[in-house]
Amino acid sequence: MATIYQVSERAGVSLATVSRVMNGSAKVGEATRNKVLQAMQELNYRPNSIAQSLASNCSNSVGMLVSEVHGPFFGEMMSGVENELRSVGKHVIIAAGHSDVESEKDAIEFLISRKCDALILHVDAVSDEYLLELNKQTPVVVLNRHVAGMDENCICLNNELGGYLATKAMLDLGHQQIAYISGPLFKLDVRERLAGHKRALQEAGRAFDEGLFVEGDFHEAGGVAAMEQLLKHKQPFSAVVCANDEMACGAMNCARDHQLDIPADVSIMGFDNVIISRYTFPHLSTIDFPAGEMGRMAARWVRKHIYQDDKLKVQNLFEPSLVLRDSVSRR
Amino acid sequence: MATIYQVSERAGVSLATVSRVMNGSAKVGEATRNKVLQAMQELNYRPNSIAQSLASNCSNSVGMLVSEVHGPFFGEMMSGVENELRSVGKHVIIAAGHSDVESEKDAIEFLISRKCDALILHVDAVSDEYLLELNKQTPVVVLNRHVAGMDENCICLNNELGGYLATKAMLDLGHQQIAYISGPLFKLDVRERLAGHKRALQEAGRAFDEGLFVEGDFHEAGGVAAMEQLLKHKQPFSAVVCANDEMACGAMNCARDHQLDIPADVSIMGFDNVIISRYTFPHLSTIDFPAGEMGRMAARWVRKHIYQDDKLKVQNLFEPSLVLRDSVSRR
DNA sequence: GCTAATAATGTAAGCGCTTTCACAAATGTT
DNA sequence: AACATTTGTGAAAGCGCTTACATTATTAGC
Repeated sequence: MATIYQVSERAGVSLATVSRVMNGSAKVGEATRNKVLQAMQELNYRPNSIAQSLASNCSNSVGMLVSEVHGPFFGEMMSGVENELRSVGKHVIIAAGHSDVESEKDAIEFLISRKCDALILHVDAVSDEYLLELNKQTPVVVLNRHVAGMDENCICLNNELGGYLATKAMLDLGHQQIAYISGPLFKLDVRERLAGHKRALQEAGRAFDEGLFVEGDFHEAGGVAAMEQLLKHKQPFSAVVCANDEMACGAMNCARDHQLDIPADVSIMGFDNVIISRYTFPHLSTIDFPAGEMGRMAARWVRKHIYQDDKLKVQNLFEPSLVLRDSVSRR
Repeated sequence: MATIYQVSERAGVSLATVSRVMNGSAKVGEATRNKVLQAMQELNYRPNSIAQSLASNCSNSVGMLVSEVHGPFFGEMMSGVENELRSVGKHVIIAAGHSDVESEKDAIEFLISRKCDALILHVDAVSDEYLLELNKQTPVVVLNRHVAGMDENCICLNNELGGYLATKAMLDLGHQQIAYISGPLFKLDVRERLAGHKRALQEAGRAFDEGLFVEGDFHEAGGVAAMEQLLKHKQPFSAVVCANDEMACGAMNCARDHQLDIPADVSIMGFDNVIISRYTFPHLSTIDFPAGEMGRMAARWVRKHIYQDDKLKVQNLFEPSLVLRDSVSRR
């Protein structure tokens, strides 16, 4: 592989000049530039980005940490990030945190030692304090989590609105008894979604009923268990709003096992609009979570603040939207 | 951030010695080692991996190119790769090729200029010749595609066996008329799966019937269209084997729209065992594609051949297996 | 035509490591 | 006790770039 030195030799100029035409960092005479360009061509020169990074103290790479590399949700996010960054010649290094404190910290250490110019994090185990501290050390953008004190660095979804829209949709369809299957309440977004649910009820003049509430685990089995519990309880309901699509699937399957027709007997709503929601039977109504867009925005944040692409605008808060499919009907 | 120089100073030793204790590349006296280790601790020293890469001419990174970063299939693969590599301190740079020749070549160029120590490719647009040529330039391992002449570098699934198992399962359940919805025939794996289907039919003494064959596009809509076509054709069948899960979903939905019960009226089989197959109704029977395992194996190939972890074994061919769920029944 | 400014290019010092080579000290050998 | 090994350590030359600074060539101003 040719080096800058060989190029400079062939073009009959100095190293610095070659570097200049590569980076456009200073004026270079037209004729000189052409000589250099041609020499590059002839030698099939490709800059060594490692050396560039060392010399310029900028690795041109950004680290991305997700809970799991698989899973439709993270896939969309990563896809958005990759797209946005590669278009400007930056690369993304991925790592998985597995929703575990040690593992997340480990991965972050790893990315830092890799000299990433910035970190895009989707984490739920580490504390806010840790993130604030980290942000002093290296630029961080946090996805789907609001950390007070670094508001500008957070790209969030209006989860409260999502919860509201889900329940509001059911109310609008005439449902009176609406059960709610929540995610693990230690998560902030879960509590926000629930708050939205409560607000919708309140606006409709209906009280929140503990008997129609179950805390689930975001997994299908948890959805089945939650539905089982609701059904056993014997408190009537005609609609179930779930805090994510997986649990909604579980709830649907459970309802069906109990000979209930969806949506005739019970309407079901998910949250996230992950790919599986389009493959369930009936197709799941849900709240769209623009994960790809948010990933893209996180990348844009990095472009703007780290790679000085000043004209870029970043949007910190995203709005969810209602996706009506076949799992709900008018009561 | 502390550098090796500061560590050496604090420990009262030379740069070389510090480097040695970091890499274990040569013997260092017990006392000296401890001094160095302590100095590192005190300074919270972290090696600059960029500098390491430049000096050692080894970037400790491997590039991974997938068709799309999202999608359950690639997610599993990437997850396997990430897991295996991070455990030994290497990192993975991802890029998407979007199944387009230019885009794939572009991404490969990108990864090469990033000085990846090896490339793990899941590509379907570039030619075999291109890959052979590429492999001379930089180490390559190809996932889910057999390229003659670089057999050792390919991690494949026995697609023929998968196709065979799918149809064999239907035959074993007593089905006589088995329709087949294929993927795009220009893809090698698609043809292999089809070959397996034909072998199963032949072994059972049944002729392959063009009237029960449709070429699909691997998407849900394609599955719907294909099923529509089969149904319109009026040629009777009691089972449909599909070349992937998405089309199987489409086929199920279409059948249902035609008032057919699954599996009572028609049994359906998918291929890949992607996550959605567990969420369909009824749960889809399918052929398991161990994508995660294969990704992990590709990473292991890299560990073995590039990072000289000689004792590692790599397995080039994986076997698919039958996953029976609710979408099939005895005829 | 002479100086002052400006533009274009070269020189060389790093960036933070690895690694070869040289050398001193400790150990073993007879 | 003299020498040959082995072991531990340091000095210094890179790796392929970027960039501050120095230098030369060109143009403008009067």
